[in-house]
Amino acid sequence: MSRELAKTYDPKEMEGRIYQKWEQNGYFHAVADPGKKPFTIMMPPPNITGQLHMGHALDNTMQDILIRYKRMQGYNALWQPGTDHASIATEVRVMEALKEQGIDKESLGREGFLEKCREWKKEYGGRIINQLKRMGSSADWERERFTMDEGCSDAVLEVFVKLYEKGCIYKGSRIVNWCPVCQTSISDAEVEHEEQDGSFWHIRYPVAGEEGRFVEIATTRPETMFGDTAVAVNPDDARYQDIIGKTLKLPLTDREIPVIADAYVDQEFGTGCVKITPAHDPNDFEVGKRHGLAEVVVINDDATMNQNAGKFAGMDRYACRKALVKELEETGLLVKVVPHSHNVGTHDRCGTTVEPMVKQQWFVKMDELILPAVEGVKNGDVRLLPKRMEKTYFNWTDHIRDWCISRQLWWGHRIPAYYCKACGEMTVAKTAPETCPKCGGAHLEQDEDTLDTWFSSALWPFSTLGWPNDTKDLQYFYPNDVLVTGYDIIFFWVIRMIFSGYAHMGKAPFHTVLFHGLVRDAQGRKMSKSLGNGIDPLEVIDKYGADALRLTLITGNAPGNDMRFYWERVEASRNFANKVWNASRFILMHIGDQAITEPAASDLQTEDKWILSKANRLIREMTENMDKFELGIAVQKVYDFIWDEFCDWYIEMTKRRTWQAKERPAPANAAFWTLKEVLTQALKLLHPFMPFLTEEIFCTLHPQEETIMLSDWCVYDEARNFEEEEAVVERCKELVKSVRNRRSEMDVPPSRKATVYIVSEQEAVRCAFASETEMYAGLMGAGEVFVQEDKTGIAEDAVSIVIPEAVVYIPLEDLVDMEQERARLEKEKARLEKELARSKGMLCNERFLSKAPEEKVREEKEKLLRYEQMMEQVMARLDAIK
RNA sequence: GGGAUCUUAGCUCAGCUGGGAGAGCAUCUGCCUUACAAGCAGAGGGUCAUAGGUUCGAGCCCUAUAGGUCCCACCA
Repeated sequence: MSRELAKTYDPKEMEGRIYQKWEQNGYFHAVADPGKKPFTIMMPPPNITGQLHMGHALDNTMQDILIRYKRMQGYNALWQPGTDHASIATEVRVMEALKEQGIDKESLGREGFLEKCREWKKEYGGRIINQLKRMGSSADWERERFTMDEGCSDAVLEVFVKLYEKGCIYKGSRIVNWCPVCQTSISDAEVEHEEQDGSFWHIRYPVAGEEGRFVEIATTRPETMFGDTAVAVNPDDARYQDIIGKTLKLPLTDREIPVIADAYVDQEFGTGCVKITPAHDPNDFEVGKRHGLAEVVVINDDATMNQNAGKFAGMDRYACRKALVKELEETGLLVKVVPHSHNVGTHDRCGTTVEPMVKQQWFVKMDELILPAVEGVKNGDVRLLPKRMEKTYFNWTDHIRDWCISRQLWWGHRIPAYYCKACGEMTVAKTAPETCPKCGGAHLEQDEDTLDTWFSSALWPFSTLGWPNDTKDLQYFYPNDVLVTGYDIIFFWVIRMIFSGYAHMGKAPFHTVLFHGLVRDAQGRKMSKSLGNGIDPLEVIDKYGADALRLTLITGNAPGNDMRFYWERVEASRNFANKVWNASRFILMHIGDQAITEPAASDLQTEDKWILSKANRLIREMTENMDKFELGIAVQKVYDFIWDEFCDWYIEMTKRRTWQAKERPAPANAAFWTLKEVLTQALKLLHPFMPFLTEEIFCTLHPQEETIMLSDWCVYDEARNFEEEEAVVERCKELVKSVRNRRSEMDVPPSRKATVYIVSEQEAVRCAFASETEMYAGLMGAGEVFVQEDKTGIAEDAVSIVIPEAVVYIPLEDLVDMEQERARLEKEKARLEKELARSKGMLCNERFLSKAPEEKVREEKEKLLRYEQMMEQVMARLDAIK
C-alpha cells in the first residue's frame, strides 16, 4: 500500500477494491469460540423478489455499524444473513412472468410451478445480497441461509408437529380473510384497513304472515343478503320486542329467516336491525355460532356470486350489488340510500378488497403462546427501543387472535398433514407415514396448503443456527443480541419471533429490538413504485459512495422516527468524507516517510494536550452513545470533532510547527505524533459509520496494519485528561474568534497583518497568553503579539475588544472610526447590562440560593464576577475615548 | 372507537436523567491563506404550536386545546 493518498476523494475507485479485500480475507466470518464473547445480529432476510431500497439501506447500515463496533471491541461478532422465500410475493411475481408467456399456474401443475419458482430464486435470490455488499455490509456471507433450505424447512416441520401435538395448532372451519385475486386466505396482520366512501342501503324485509309489515335493515353490502340466515335486534330494544322470534321473508328469494335477539346489535346505529350473514362477516359468524344459524356461502373464491344468489349467480360481487339494488328499488323494498364512509379491509400485497369467507384453515392458538412474550417485554427480558414501541406491542398482544397460518399457495412449506384416502384419518408428522395409523390404508395424501411465510421467519433466530439440532453455533450464538428492523413489521415478525423463541428455545431470541422508521422522499411521502418517487440506493452509491449514503442515513435520525431523504444531505455527507480525506492528506504529506516517535511529555504543546484530551472525552462519550444505541448522536459527535475541532482548529494551530520542521524537529515531531495519533483515533471511531474511507486512510497511515476493521476500538484513558490545557486553549480560541470577528466587521483585509496587544492585570492570564502566541497568532492574522500589563505604547485610537480577563487592542490607524468604536462599546455595554441583571436577579432570589444545587449557584456567581470585570473594562474604555 | 407520535431558524431535523436554544442545507459579507472552493473566515435568523399548571428554574414533566402523521379496532 502506498503512503500517499490520491489527490481527490474518489469512493468509486476504492470501495469495490476494499470490499473484495475484506471478503477474501474472511474478516466477516465468525466461528464459535468459547474463549470470546459472542455478539449476534440476525439480518432480517430480504425477500427473494426484492431489490435494495432505502429501507434496506437504513436497516443494514444500522446493523453493520453495531456489528463493526462490537467486532472492534473484541466480540466474536456474527451477522447472520439470508433470504426469505416470500411465498405470496414470489408466487405473484412468478405468475406474472408466466402470464406474459401465456402460461397459467394450473396448467403447469404443482411441481412444474414450483420448478419455475426455484428458477426465480436462482436468478433473483442473490441479487439483493450483492446489492447489500455494495453498502459495505460485513455480514458472514459464508453462512447465508434461505427460509426454504433444508435446515430451515426441518425447523418448520419440527415446530409444526410439536405445536400440533401440544394442541397449539388446529384445523378448523373459521371465517378468514380471503383474497379473491391471490386466491388464498391471509392473516389478520396482512389486512390493511382503508377508509372508503360507501353507502348504507336501507332495505325492507317483509314479516312473514303479516301483510304490509316490514323490518328495515341497513347494510353496506347488500349482495350478501342471499347468505342471510337471520335478522338480529338488541334484546333490550323496545321497538322490536314483539317481533323477536318471528319470521321474515328474505327478499327476492323464497327463503324465510328468523328474527333473533343478540346484544351485539347497537340500538343507536342504523335501524337497530342487522342482517346476519354468518358465512361472509366475522361478527355475523360469531352471532351465527351463538344462535346455531346455518352458514350460507354466496360468493365464490374468485368473488363472483354462486348459485345461492339465484339469477345473480356468476356475476361479480360488485356487479351483483348494482343489479340487486336496482331490483330492490323496482320492487319497492329499497327505502333509501345514505352515504356512509366505512373501513374496508384490503390485501396488503395486491390491494384487493378482502372477502370474509368461511373456510377450513389451519390456525395457531395464540392465547397461551403469547404469554411469555408479553411477560418477557414487561419484565425487561426483551427491551424495545424506543420504549414507546412497547405500547404498540402490547396493544397487539392484548387483542391477539389466533393466527391463520394456512395459505392456498404452492410456493412455501407444505403443511405436514396427511389424509388417508380410505378412512379420511388425518396424521400430522414430519415425514409422510407409509400407512394410515387408523385403517392401515396405504394411500395417503398430503394437505394441499402451504404455511404463511412468517411461520418460517419466526424461527429465523435459531433455525439459521442449526436448530432443531443442538449445534455448537446454537449454543454459542443463541440468544442473539440485537434485532434491527422497521416498526412496520412488529406484528408480522418481531412478536412472532419473540414468542417462538420462548416456546422452542425457552429463551427470548434477543435482548434488544432497535426499531427504525421509514425513509420517505423529500416531500415526506412514502417511497413507492406506484408514485415513482423511490430513490435507488445504488444510484446514490454510484454518485457519492456508500460511505456518504451511510452517513446520510444515520445522521440526525432518532430511533423509530421516519426520515426524509434528499440529495443535498448526501452531498453534505460526501463533503465530510472529502474533509476527512484532505485532512489525512495534509498529515501524510508532512509525515512522509519520517519515523514519528512518541514525544516526551515536555515536548507536547498545550494544543497537543488539548486535542488529545478532547479526543479522549470523545471516546468516552461515543462509546456510551453506541452502547445506548444512540447512533445518530454518536456519529454527530465524531463529525463535529473531526471537522470543527481537529481540522478547523488543531491542524491550523500546528501549521507553524509543521512548516518549521527542519529547523525545530522536536516540536514538529510532537505535532506530527499528535496529528497521527488523533487522526487514528478519529478514524477508528468513524469506521463503523464510514468503513471504506476509514479503511483506505488507516492502511495508508499505518502501512504495517492489515485493516482497521479488526483494530481495537479506542478506550478512554484517564492519563489523557488535560483539563488545564483545555481551559487555556479554549481561552485562546475565544481570543482568536473575537479578533477575527472585529477584523471582519471592520473589513480589514485578511492579507493585512495587524499588531495585537493583549492587556491584562492578572499575571497568570498574561503568562498563558504570552506562552501560546505561536499557536494563535497566525489564526487571527496577527503579525506581532504583545502581552502586557498596561497600555504603554498603545495608540489611544486603537480598536479595542473586551474579553474575559483581558482587553485586546489593535492599532489600525487608517481604518478606525472612533464613532463606530464608541457605538460598539455602547452595544457591548448594553449586552453586559442585560446579562448582569439576569445574573443578579437569580443570585438575589432566596429560593434559588437555597434550593438549587450548590454547583449551579457557584457557576452563576462566577459568571457574575466575569460580567462585572468586563463591564469595568468597557466603561474604562468608553471613558478613555470620550 | 382506542392508542401512539409530532408541532423547535426560510427548509429538513437533533436536543440523552429539567440549569442560559443546536446541526445540515439555504441566505448575506469577505477570502482561490502552500490539506480541502466538495473549502476557509464572519454575519443574520427561533416569545421551542396555544393556554394553564408543577418547579428556585420548563423545549424537556403534568393537564387541556388546535393542527398534522401513523397504528390498532367486528359497529352492520
